[in-house]
Amino acid sequence: MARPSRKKLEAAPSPDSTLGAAPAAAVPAGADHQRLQMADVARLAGVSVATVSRALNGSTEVSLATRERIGELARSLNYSINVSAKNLRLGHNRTVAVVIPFDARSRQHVSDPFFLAMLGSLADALTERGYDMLVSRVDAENLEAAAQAYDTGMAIGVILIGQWRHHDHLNRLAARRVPIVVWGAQLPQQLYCSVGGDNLAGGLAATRHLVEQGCKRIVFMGDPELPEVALRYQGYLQALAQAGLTADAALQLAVPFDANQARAAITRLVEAGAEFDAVFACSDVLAMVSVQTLRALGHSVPAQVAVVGYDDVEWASHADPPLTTVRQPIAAAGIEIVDALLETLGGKQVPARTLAVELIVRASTRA
Amino acid sequence: MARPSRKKLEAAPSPDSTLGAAPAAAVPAGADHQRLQMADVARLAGVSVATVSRALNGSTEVSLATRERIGELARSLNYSINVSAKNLRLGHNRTVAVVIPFDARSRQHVSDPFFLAMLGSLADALTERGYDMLVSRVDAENLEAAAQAYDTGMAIGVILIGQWRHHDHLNRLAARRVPIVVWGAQLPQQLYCSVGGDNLAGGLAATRHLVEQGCKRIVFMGDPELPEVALRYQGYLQALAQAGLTADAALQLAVPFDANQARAAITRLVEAGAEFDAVFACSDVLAMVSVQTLRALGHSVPAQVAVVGYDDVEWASHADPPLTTVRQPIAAAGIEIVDALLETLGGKQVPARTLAVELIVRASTRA
DNA sequence: CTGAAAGCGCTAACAA
DNA sequence: TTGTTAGCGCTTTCAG
Repeated sequence: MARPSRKKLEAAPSPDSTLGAAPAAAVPAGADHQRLQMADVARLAGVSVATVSRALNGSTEVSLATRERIGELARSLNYSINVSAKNLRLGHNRTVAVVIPFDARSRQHVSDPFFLAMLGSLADALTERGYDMLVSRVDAENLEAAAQAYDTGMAIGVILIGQWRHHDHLNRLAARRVPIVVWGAQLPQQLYCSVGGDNLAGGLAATRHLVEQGCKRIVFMGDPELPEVALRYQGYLQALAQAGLTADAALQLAVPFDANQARAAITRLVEAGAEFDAVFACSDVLAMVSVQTLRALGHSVPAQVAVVGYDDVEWASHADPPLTTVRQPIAAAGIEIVDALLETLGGKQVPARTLAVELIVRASTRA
Repeated sequence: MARPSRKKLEAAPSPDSTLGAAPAAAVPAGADHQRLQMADVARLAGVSVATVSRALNGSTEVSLATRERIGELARSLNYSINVSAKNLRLGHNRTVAVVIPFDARSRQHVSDPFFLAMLGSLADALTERGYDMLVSRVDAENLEAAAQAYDTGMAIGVILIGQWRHHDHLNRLAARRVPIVVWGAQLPQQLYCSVGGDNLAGGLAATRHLVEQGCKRIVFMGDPELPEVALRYQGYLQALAQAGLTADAALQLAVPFDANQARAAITRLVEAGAEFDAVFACSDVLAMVSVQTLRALGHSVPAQVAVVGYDDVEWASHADPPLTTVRQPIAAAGIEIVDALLETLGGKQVPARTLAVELIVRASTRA
């Protein structure tokens, strides 16, 4: 036997108890706090653990009478079954790992409202389906670490919020057969399942809307190194081309999802004397910072500069001005992601899904 | 023996394999995907599992040579130890449950930016200390359910974000000796450990600041049924009293943390012809909605009405106007909460902690 | 209908 | 230094 298991029930005086005059110091109480287990319930009920197990699992093999008796006893004792032991025995598990990449470089970490909203949405979807959610963070430069919870058997699958730059890491995980679903863009030669908004359509819709408002020199703000942003940028370019406008490289602001860098970039642009009449920002935070910075620099929004955001996070409609933005279907996304993961776990090869996005027009673009 | 364990290594033809012409349908592949285990590594290394266990745990009992050999073998096989089994054996566990109350009534759920930021902060603090974070949601009317993860042995302790109305539920949990730390106010006869901002000081500082700006009729917006809000309200009353002002019941807007209800309340107030020159809102979202609603109704902010928020969530400084607000130390809070829980687990009786808050003055109150 | 016993994947006495 | 073995808390086959 390994560690000193708590004494079962023989009332034989344990050697320790003979120490008598032990200091009255508070019992260490151990983290354990004498957790009740099935054997205790069994003893109290005068049956075997097997019977308790069956009763608690509602097996019809055990008579209704004892089943009820045991159920009530367990309840009155406040007993609940040890899930880890059960899982170990059963060889399964209902925990899903949700991983948030932490990017030291661009500093978009867990404080970004979109990511957090996504987390909430996933929590809802998983809870509803009876799964537990284990949340962790990994360095965005080393996404393979996302599989840790899976590798250690803690979780049966992984949901990654954002694919970042390392498509290849994700493919490697998929090649290793880690059940994984990624929120992000669908990329060529993708081995894993991704679920994401329609970024091309989003970029297109936002830019078209600005063009329709008469804007001709539209700033694009976002880091095109990220696949999702790159697609929005494609949409932006297409919309410009369709309108017969040419994209001016000076108006491409390759800023990450960071408020300070966005503010600096806009300020630089204005101070450089660039002319522009609209900003298409790749997140609502970036859009909001743009509005504020522009106003502080004496440009009126939307009269002189129209601003469109992305995501439609909760406060976008409460901002001043209420933000025109591309709504990502966050609640639906959580459900889609979880369902995709569940199918993956079922052994299926799940195709990538692209969710429709919707342009929500508000005051930030209405002159 | 219970379920058909995967065949070990005897190459004896299994009875199934004699079925020969079985349908070539894709193998179910099971969710299991033939996970590698310690016995496999042991066999491949030509040693016993005990040795592998010791080697992988860096025991000096095993010779450096074999330790390294086994380590490399394990790495090359991409083996990682099954944490659940290990925990079961060791009788411990490094998972902490973080519970977010879901309030169907006031609708402040996981989408509230403050709660989500808190979640991020806790993720940081827990990760840093080597703990895993299990996130779940419970009905705010039944906070006792928060202990589920603990009761089932999934988690060693519980962190609850927000105490809501049911102080008594929490006391009951503490009485049951569930290790729990709650983000919220310190209440009389509190059996559990709470960590929270200094709500009284926050309410005081915000209101004083408004008074100093010359405001005399200050709206208070928040649901005083929540202990934290009640304390802010006390601060508000004290500040008014100190300034020789009297609180007007008509200016107390008992709205929950919900944007729509806030908007409705402000609108009603204005339409009722109430006179006021400031709003002290109990969250930044409420403050932002107030600004927007007031402006839409033709009141200028801050010229006619000054607005103070609460929390200082990330975008508060990027709003237009940048929000004067009471900053809650979110990052520090995560650390304090986790440390308090860890001490509780250590068997200590941990006193409640109150964290200093700071008034951040920005343009929303500068005329 | 119920109990005895084996074993999920791992660790740690104890023995060699 | 290494292997043997018991057992963490549970489920389930098999025998009564």
